Amino acid sequence: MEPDIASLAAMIADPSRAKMLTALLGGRALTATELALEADITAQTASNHLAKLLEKELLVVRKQGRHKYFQLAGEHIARLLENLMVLSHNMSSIKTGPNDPSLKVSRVCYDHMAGEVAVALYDSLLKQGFILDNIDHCTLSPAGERFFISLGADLTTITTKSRPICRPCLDWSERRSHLAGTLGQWILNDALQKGWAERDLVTRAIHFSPRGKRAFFNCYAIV
Amino acid sequence: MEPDIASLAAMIADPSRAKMLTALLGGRALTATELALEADITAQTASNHLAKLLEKELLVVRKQGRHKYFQLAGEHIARLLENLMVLSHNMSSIKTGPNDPSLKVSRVCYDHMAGEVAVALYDSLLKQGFILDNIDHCTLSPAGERFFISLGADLTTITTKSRPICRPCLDWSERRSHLAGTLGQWILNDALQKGWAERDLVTRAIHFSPRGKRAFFNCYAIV
DNA sequence: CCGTTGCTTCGATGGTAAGCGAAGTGTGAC
DNA sequence: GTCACACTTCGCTTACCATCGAAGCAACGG
Repeated sequence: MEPDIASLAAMIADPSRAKMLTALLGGRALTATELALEADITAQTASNHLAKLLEKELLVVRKQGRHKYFQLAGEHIARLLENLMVLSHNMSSIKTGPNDPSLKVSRVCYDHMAGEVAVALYDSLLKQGFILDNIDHCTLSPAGERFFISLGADLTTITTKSRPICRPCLDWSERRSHLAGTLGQWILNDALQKGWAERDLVTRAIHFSPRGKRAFFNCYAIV
Repeated sequence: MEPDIASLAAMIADPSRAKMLTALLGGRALTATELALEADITAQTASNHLAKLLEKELLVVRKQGRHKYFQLAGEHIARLLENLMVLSHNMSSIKTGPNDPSLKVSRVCYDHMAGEVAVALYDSLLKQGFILDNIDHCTLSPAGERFFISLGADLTTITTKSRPICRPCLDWSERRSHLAGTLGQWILNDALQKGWAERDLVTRAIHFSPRGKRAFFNCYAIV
């Protein structure tokens, strides 16, 4: 049999479920009630939807006390969702950006950064020759390896077989590439750990402190 | 506003529409009645679906006399569909291949080859160092350029700005990479033009003649 | 002209599934 | 224990939309 793409697409086709899934693109695990709020539905219906999403393996769940924390089942789901976002955004006749301006500046895309800052970062890394871009390929150059080692990155842990180190990810608001992959993940975690930026508690936005923004832009030579 | 991924997914979520879209993954333009047959529905309902798919810009149409030829709106749609196929195939607990064995051997994936033969081709090109693979990147080496020029390929027409020359495309039946991009397109067209293989008139299968298969395997040093 | 074929529009029907209220289960706090 | 909270199950309603029959329009062939 040909694979059943209809039932998979049906999971995303419901507006409430779509809202939940995009909320989970923020990367962090959310409880059932939080997701219900996000989708503007009652807890009952949310429970119904979540059961379906679990059954179809788009989500995974972790029980903690009386809470249930839901998460995307993996990067493959996140990529599918971003893919859909890019397409639906480009195809809609009304081409508007995110309504929340801070989302436009910088936001989380599952496990890496997206938005204006991320696009600028990508361009800067390209310009400095740290990464090499071929439309939809992207590799880390020797100079890039040295650079990230000097920043304290452990390339041995970043290098995994299952995931590419750096991968261009189309930005649905900017329509340009930004950096995904384990390196993109490392950059986000590093910036958060150094206190340069904080993740918004409810939205997917990333808020840089004034000092953090200077440090970040300086570190990566972003103009 | 965040992009409306739900309505895009809804287009694929209907089983009849999904059948039509997968049929169109064969790459050739099909008439409304052909698509209706493919989806096992009457002409009326098919017309209804096709109107929606046009409105949402998943398809484009060309009128020719009293026939209407429908096609996928572009490579981006084909990629989305293949993406969904890989995911839904991998996620389904019953992991079965295509029911039609000839589909498993070789089939069309929008504009390039997929299936066992295509995967073997990809491996051979890798082994000979004609293409370089980095998990999900892929570039054509200088040796590869020379090789394809010797085969009569015009690299200047193959090189376009809008599309990568070679791009690995995950095979949902083999779960391994095969070659997409303009180079993958060229290889398919070349094999068809040389009479090595023919496209099945109704399915997406590619049928090699005994002589054609020998020639193809010999040309690309497939073992 | 008329018949045939390809596609569309209209109206009616039916099935599916999203939604919620109410009640039920389970976990933790006091 | 009792209450509060998180989540689930049940039953019901409702709304949407895929489907088809019938009729209509358009294009070609005689």
